[in-house]
This record gives sequence, structure tokens and C-alpha cells, in this order.
Amino acid sequence: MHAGSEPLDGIFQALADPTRRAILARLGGGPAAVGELAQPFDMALPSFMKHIAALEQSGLIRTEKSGRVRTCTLERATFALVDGWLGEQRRLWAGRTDRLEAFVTRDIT
Amino acid sequence: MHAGSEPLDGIFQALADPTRRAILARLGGGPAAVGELAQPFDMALPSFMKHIAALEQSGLIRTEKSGRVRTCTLERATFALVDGWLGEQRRLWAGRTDRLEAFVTRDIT
DNA sequence: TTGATAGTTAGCCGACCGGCAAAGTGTTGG
DNA sequence: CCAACACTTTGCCGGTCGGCTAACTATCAA
Repeated sequence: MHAGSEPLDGIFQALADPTRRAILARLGGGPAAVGELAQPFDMALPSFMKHIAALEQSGLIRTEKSGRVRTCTLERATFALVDGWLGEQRRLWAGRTDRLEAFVTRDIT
Repeated sequence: MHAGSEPLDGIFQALADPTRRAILARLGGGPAAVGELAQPFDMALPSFMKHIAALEQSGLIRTEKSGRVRTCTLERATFALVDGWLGEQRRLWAGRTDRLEAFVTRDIT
């Protein structure tokens, strides 16, 4: 039934966790190894790796193993999908002029 | 740092479901009653109501009951929180100039 | 007042999520 | 060769999620 909407499912699901958002924020400053990323979190490694896996599966990061170290890199292009969805929503709002819109747009713009 | 990152948890969680995103898209065209919103979905009403509840709890919609009809309205201001998070991420990327950025920004801008 | 309408409440179910510990794999350094 | 290191695999656990049915409440229309 819902063919084609799946990528956003995984992306939003991945973003719905503070640990994973923190990982993304850290990776915003540049690539890092799993162990290095894990340090700030009081969590066993296997648990942490599940977060990494969720981020990778959703396409928000890319990882590559060199020797015994796995390095994680932000996949910026994927963020554009979220941006695109937001933009599409706003496009749907366009033209509607409720009292509400007058209020909201005045505050934002 | 960010004392209140919990709202984003609920928001992204709510967005991570195609049914709920479809509801939001429909509400983009203006407020609607629960029954009216539910029609396109092959789903029992109690199940559907859980989606409505998730959207309301996350702040993405507001609902009001008048008589026996509950009307749902998009809460546009909440979308700005998502936008704000995305913006903050991009701010973290700023200044870093990987090969990747050259590729991505060419496509986006 | 009776019946249809529009949600709501309650309870059940299987699947998935986020955490753990224990033990295994494969590099690297000495 | 051996030990330390950096994950990885396995298997378990309780809780939440998304769906259902059945039964209930509260309007509105006739």
C-alpha cells in the first residue's frame, strides 16, 4: 500500500532518539571512530552499535572499517530528504489563509 | 546544552509513520474531522485514533471536540522545531569542506 | 424516545526497540 | 607468538508500538 515512503520512515525513526541525534551532532564536526563516538555515552558497546546500525541503515551516516577501527561519516545528502519533506508540507499549506497562518507567519518571518 | 531535547523525540517519532505523515499532508489543506481523516485508511477507528493521539501529543496537531465531532488542525509552529534542528545541524557542518560538501551543496543550492 | 452517528474505553496480541552480559573475531604492537 | 584492543555476534529481557475486537458514551435527527 505504502510503496516508496519507506526511506523517510527509517530516517525519522533514527532521528527520534536523543543518543542518535547526539551522534549526528558530533559527526557534524567530522568523521570519527565508533569507540571515540561511544565515549560520552554511559552505555555498553553492543547497545551503542545498534544506534550506529540504525543511523547507517537509514542512510544518515556511512561507515567504513579499516583494520580494526570502524569510522563513521555523516551522509549529508540524506538530510536533504527531510528538508524536502518539510518543504512539501509547506507547499501544501501555501495559499491557505486562516487566522492561524496570520499568527504563525508573523512570528516566524 | 539543550535542556529540552525531549520534544524532538516525540515529533520525530510521530513523523516516522507513513499513516501519520499522510494525515499531516491532508491537514495541510485545512482542518478536518477524525472520521473524515480516517476514511482513506483501511484501519479500525481505535487504531487510527492512536495515530491522532500521537500527533497531538507531539504537538504537530491540535484537536477540539464540538458536539460529537473532533476536529483536527495542523499546528504549524511545531514544524519549525524540526526546521530549527536541521538548521542547527547544518550550522555544525559549516566551515568543513570535504569533497563531499562540494558534491552535496552543488546539488542543493 | 429511539436509532443512527462519531468517538471512546478496555483489553488483547505479536513485533520491534533499546538496553544488558558473555563470548567470539580479527588486528595490531611487542 | 601472545596480549591488548576494537569491535561483533549471540542471546536474553522488559517496554513500547501498531494493529485488532467488543463494548461503551454521548450527540443529533426524526
